[in-house]
Amino acid sequence: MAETRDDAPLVLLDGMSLAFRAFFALSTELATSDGVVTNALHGFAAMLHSLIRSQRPRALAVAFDLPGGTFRDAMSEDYKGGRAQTPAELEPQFDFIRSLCEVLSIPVIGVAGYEADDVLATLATQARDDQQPVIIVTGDRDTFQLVEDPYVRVLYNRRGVSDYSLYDEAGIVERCGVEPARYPLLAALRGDPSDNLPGVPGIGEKTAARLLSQYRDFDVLFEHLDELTPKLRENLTAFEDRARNNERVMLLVRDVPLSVRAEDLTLGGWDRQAALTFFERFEMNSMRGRFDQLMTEGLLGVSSDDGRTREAPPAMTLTEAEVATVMGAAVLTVAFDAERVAVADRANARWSVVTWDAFWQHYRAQPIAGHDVKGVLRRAAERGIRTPDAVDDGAIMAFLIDATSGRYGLDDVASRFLGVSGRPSAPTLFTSASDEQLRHDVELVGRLLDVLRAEITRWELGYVYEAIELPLIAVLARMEARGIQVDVELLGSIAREFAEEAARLDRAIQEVAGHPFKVNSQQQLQTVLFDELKLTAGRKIKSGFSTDATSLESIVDEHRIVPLILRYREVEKLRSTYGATLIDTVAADGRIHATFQQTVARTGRLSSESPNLHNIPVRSAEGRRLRYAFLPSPGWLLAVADYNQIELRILAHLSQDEGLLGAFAANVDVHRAIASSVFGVPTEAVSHEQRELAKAVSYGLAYGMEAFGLSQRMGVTVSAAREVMDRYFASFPTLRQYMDNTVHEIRERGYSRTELGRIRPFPDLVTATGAQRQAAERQAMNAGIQGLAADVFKSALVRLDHALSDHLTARIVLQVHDEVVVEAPPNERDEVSSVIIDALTNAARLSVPLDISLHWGESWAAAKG
DNA sequence: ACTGACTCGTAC
DNA sequence: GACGTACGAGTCAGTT
Repeated sequence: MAETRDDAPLVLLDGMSLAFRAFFALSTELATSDGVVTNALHGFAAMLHSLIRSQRPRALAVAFDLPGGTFRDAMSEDYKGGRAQTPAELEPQFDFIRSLCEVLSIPVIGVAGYEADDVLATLATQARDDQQPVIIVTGDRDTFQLVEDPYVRVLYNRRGVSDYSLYDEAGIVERCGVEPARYPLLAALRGDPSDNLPGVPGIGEKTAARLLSQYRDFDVLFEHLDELTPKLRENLTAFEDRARNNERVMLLVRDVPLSVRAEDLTLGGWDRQAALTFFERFEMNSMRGRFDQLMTEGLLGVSSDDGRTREAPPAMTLTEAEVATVMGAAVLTVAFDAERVAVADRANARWSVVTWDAFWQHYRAQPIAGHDVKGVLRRAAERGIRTPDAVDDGAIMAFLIDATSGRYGLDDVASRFLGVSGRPSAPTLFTSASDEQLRHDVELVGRLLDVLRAEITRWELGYVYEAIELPLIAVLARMEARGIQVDVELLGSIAREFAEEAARLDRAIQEVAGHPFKVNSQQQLQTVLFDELKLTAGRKIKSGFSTDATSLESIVDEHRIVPLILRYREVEKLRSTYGATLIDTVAADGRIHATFQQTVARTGRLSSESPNLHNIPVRSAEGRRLRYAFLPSPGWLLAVADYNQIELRILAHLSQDEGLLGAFAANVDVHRAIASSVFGVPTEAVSHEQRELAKAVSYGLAYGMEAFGLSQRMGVTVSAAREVMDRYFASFPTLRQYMDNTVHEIRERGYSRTELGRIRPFPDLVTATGAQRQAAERQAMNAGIQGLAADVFKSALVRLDHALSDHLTARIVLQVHDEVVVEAPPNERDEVSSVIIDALTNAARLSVPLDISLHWGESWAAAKG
């Protein structure tokens, strides 16, 4: 909550003039997707936001003109008459701006018969009388007359939405040549084009200022006309009435009858949901976030919610004993942000909001339920607390129910399953929320878990949820907390080499091209290769022609620049993704603690982020060097275990194709055995090429690869590839049947289901056509295979973690889809080996054996077999 | 300055 | 159009 400072100003906005400024500053192409122009609204919101940020007002108010005339109409025939009519696209936006103010609980004040400026003058005068600071924000100079040290200043919008000058008295004098109180005289003489107020002919800004500095006011001036040049004297004489009338018009009214007084203006009382909905309605996503932040930080005062429920006892005043009672529950339901955690018992009968410190002080390693609880378990692990398995996780349940939705935040899931539009972005471990919100959330989480549990049962997801995903949460939390040791020095020296070579190649490429350009820019590279050097363009992409490695390889002999670029790409990839950026992820303890996401990959695989440890290079020797920098804890060793051909084995298991099953039954070279069947030659007569082709088809099968893809991959003609695939399917006839049946079943049912029960919706199999439909068919084909592999591997992780924890100090430090890395002290080596083999082998019972490779080493690279 | 689309490349 | 699942770097255009 922002402190209320004595010197925090009352900020008064001239809604009318700022709306015009915003309108002309921004393009009318700024509109919602259904075509409602919102440029002025955007601009006004941006102004408002930056004002609140920079001025931290005590209170805000916006003055607007009301329709209908004002008292000035009678005084000046053409007053404001020359103004171009309000643009049609601006007119409706006045109401939008009013609504914006309304949802933020910023008073909009307009009084019939007066102008917005008069309202500003009245409020500013009241504040001045109370010796309170005021800032008037406007794009109209009329309010210059209100400036009065030290209380009243004007923040004048010069142009655009962010170009302002803040004027005090000296500032006005400097700008206009006259002090604020006499500004109306100045404007009266020179006239005011924006009000369509003609001045005295021959008198402009400069002359008006000079006259006023010489003669105090109009009375003095008109008494001394004889001292002036003849022309000036003549004009002033002729237009004295106009000047004096102008002065009255320009003079703002400081006692407009208002329903509020300046001192009563305060911030706050908004409804966050209404405000966020407003921004959503106008598709102002960025503004939505910014104002959300303002509300969170208290810069807009407190919400109406907070006001309503303030009588509830503040959480932190709960006595130690009360906290202990809540924290003593058998199962803790939690909702949390960066600073605090709301805790409730499972029935939501008792709850409390405590700091994380207090939480850990009282936590007795109870099982936890909540929404995305891995972070909590990870924190526990970081403190050396071994938590039991999570008992419920709403995010994971929602993911299991629909792995394709992509959004599993508390608000997303609550709105999907409870129809509750809760706070649009729920707090996380890295953001802040109020006690109120946390209390609300923990109650919401509790209700949500009940609903989701029922859905889990309804969709028969109980096994995959309880036997795999729930226990996995704590396993991943422990892995993340432990992290993996890194040799930062080594990583640094490798990164430097990459950077140096990349820089050399970059220079060389530009030299060969004959001019400087960004080699990293696909667009610019296209121009160089295909326009300037006239090389053969290959595959079309959205913006011209592809420059990917495949395309470049086909023209590698056309020009010496091509191999340079290929090499540059390779090294630049290593530099940018795996060089300094990877080093930046090393924590203070010398280890990398990635986050493993359980609710991302729609097949059920895990994903790794910050950093992604799932794509550390291994295939090229050069990239593999990085893996020498991934180490065990000092004095320990690393074991790397991975499943051999797990997806192909799963395909054999699922299809029950006798030939495929047979290939795995004998513990031999699987690809050779398959090639032998495909090409009809004895195993010992299989050529290298035949083995490679068979292997490529085997791997491609799970992805729904076709002849074209195989031909591309293997560098053979499409017809040759087709023949290989035909032979393959002829050798394993049940396989084709299985694949066709699978897609058919998924289409009928609407979703795929792995053998362990994981589901994934496939609406596109019915609705889509053409390429999109074919893509859906490949995905459907892949879902059961990759999904089951993921299920099996996750089960293995859980088994392994539990088996190791039992009586060994060895711990899992990393997993990569079908590979697990364990660190262990040397004396545990043999036992760990057998525990790993046992856990992975027995993770599932398939029709073919699961085959595991295991190697030990001093680094990830050295242990890789 | 930030955001999202696009392209590219790495892993399994 | 053509091989599934990810994460992330860099460029660029559009928005603020």
